Amino acid sequence: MRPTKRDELVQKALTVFYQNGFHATGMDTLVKQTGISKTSMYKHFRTKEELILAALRLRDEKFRNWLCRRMEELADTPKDQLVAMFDALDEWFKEPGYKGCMFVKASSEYQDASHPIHMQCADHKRLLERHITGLAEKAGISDPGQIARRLLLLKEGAIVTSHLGLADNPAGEAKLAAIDLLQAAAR
Amino acid sequence: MRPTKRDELVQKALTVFYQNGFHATGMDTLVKQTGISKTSMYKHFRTKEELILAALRLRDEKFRNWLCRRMEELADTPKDQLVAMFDALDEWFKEPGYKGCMFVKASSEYQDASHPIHMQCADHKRLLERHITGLAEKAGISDPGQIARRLLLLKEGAIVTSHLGLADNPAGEAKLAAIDLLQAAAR
DNA sequence: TTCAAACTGTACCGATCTGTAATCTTTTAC
DNA sequence: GTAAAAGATTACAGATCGGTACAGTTTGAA
Repeated sequence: MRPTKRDELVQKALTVFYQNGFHATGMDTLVKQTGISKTSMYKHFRTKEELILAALRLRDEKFRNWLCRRMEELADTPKDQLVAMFDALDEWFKEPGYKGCMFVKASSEYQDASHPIHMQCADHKRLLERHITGLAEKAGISDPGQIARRLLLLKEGAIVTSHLGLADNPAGEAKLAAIDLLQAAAR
Repeated sequence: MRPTKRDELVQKALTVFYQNGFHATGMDTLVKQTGISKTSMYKHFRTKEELILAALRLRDEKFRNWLCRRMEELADTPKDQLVAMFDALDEWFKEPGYKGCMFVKASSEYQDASHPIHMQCADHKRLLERHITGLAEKAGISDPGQIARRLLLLKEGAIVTSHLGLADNPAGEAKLAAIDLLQAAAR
């Protein structure tokens, strides 16, 4: 059980898929970009789809970990952490090579709701919703599920908007809207 | 100037691209699904990309027309029309064959900001923002641009959320959030 | 009726797609 | 030191990709 080479493949494939898209990235491109032979790839994963699923699994883990940690670092109270989500998103949007949400893109290319890739994208979003709902509970908000879903609407909107380059500061605007929504929920 | 056959092609191609995706839809599939010969296609459009651009152009026109008209039908005052946008979205989400926003999907497959397809997707969103901002002006809101962008964040979030099947009623939840945001803006 | 434009069908091009086979080299474990 | 596992290389299969060539058919207007 030496997972290093396999993990290296998944990590590098993740980057290429994120930058290039899924259908647009062929296995030969992957060989070139990762330096890993096609034979090895197909020993670890029986199909391209399985490799994509593994890449999405890694992305889910890394992204959720990063976002949750960053929210904790940026604020102390649960309520402030909810607001700080948009500060974290702003940092993400400004990263070089930012290309939107990997799961939105994957579910755009594999649209059928019964497709494994589509389902895994939905899982990612659900796990995030659970965490945000938990924070809203700790913040003592009366309907934590509702405020969590509202904040996540703003989050998804900000991601799409920033990827399309439609606003100067979508994360900042979403943050101000989130503050207003939190205030409205407290009344 | 007989646009019938060409328009028929664009209309049918639009449907296939929307349901199947862009890279995933080959020209041979298009021949089968539209009943139009490949020769004719390539007489009207020099490349697949040009056909996609024409399909997106049609989609932009049809969708914006539909949404703006529906908002007017569903409410009388400009402010109520802004809220009614989410009722219209709800109708859209419930249509059979609903598969999310065509422009989000197109910009997900053609990610580069300088790509013509990506740029046309951004144009669509900008035209919509202009209209919503105009409505917010008519409603007498002090910062119409801000409220328009906030409502559109909710809209994009609701579209993504509904496509992924994450909530029972994303349009309804976005609508309630929009009402709170409008109230906060009036204070 | 005639003639040109528009359209169809079919066959094809070279490139690329996912995935496999066979052979050779490197790494790892005992 | 040696056997076995893992990886690299190359070539290739069969299908599909975007796009073209060419000959035949339908359509519409004068």
